[in-house]
Amino acid sequence: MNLAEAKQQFIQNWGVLGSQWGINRTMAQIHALLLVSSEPLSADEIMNQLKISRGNANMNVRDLMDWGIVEKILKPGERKEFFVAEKDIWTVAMRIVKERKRREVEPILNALNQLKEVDAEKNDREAQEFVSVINDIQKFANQASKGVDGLVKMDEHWFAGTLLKLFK
Amino acid sequence: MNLAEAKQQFIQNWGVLGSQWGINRTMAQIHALLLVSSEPLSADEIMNQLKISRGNANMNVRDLMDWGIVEKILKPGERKEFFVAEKDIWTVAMRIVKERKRREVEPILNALNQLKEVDAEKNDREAQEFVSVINDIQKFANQASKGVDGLVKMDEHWFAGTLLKLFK
DNA sequence: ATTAATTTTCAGAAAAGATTGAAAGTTCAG
DNA sequence: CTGAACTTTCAATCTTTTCTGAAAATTAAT
Repeated sequence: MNLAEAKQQFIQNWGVLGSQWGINRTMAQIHALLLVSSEPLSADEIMNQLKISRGNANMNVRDLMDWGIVEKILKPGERKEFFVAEKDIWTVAMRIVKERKRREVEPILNALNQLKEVDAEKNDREAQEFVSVINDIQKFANQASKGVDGLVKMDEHWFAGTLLKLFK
Repeated sequence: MNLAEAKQQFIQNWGVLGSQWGINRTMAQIHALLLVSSEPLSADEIMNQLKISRGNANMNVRDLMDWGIVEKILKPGERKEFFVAEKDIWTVAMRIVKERKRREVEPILNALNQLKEVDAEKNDREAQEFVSVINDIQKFANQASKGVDGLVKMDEHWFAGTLLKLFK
């Protein structure tokens, strides 16, 4: 297998994985493409390589930047914008987990809080069971949340540590 | 807010969360409905409460059983089948994570193995960088995988106590 | 200030994914 | 066996999500 084929396969696989986890296939593919590109790519290069429209490329690249895993590079003397992906997989994973938590999980957990104010007789078994399920979910989510925050913090410390060493 | 309203809201929220994470909205809603139902429900009850067709109810309940988080109950003397959800949230979470790993993540990681056989000169920087990205992803995935396997083996309460302390 | 290069937006088109409902299949009591 | 009760399947349809492409906006060089 040659390099071009291998990259192509990687991009396809990454797209499948993304869409199974609720991430738009094209966004995952652009991310994969940038991950395996040693040079920054322009919008045109992304469009050509993935055979997608300019609008699609533009919107998904913007989303990837919002996720904090792709950044814009300006080359001196060039009018075009170029893009690179964060290559450290641990950092990528932490940013994704952190963002999904913030955007998708937290709002729903907040909404659950209100549901505990369901009015019920103290001896209403149905109502008590309901509140208990909601409580368990929140308890679990809070634990998981702290776990994630812990991992993210570990990552930041590690990163800070390494940077310090680099300049020592 | 009364109990019926609260349940309805919970079901809607759970559906939204599911669809954001690549799980069919209706499947998540059925799961939510069973979670907050103190009695086992029949297909007809699920259809009525969620206003969905028999076929839809049937297929999604089957999927939930494949995930190992819902089970079929037979009541003596009743012809109908009834369904209940696993109520322990920790168990639910572990089953979901385990299944998604098995079904979605592992196949793709296996596919990545082949990509490392890309033929390249030893001094081909592009190819080396590519193999290095694939390697990093696999290394990361293997660590995460071991982490998940470890969690799955843990006892719920032990986890609750320890993880909280670890990241406080 | 004009023009050319480039990026952004978004309404409509296309594709993907979910749902229905009726027919086929199964099960079991009588 | 037969038929009523119930479950399963799947082609057709509907819904949601994603993508396109051309127009509008922005940017920067002359």
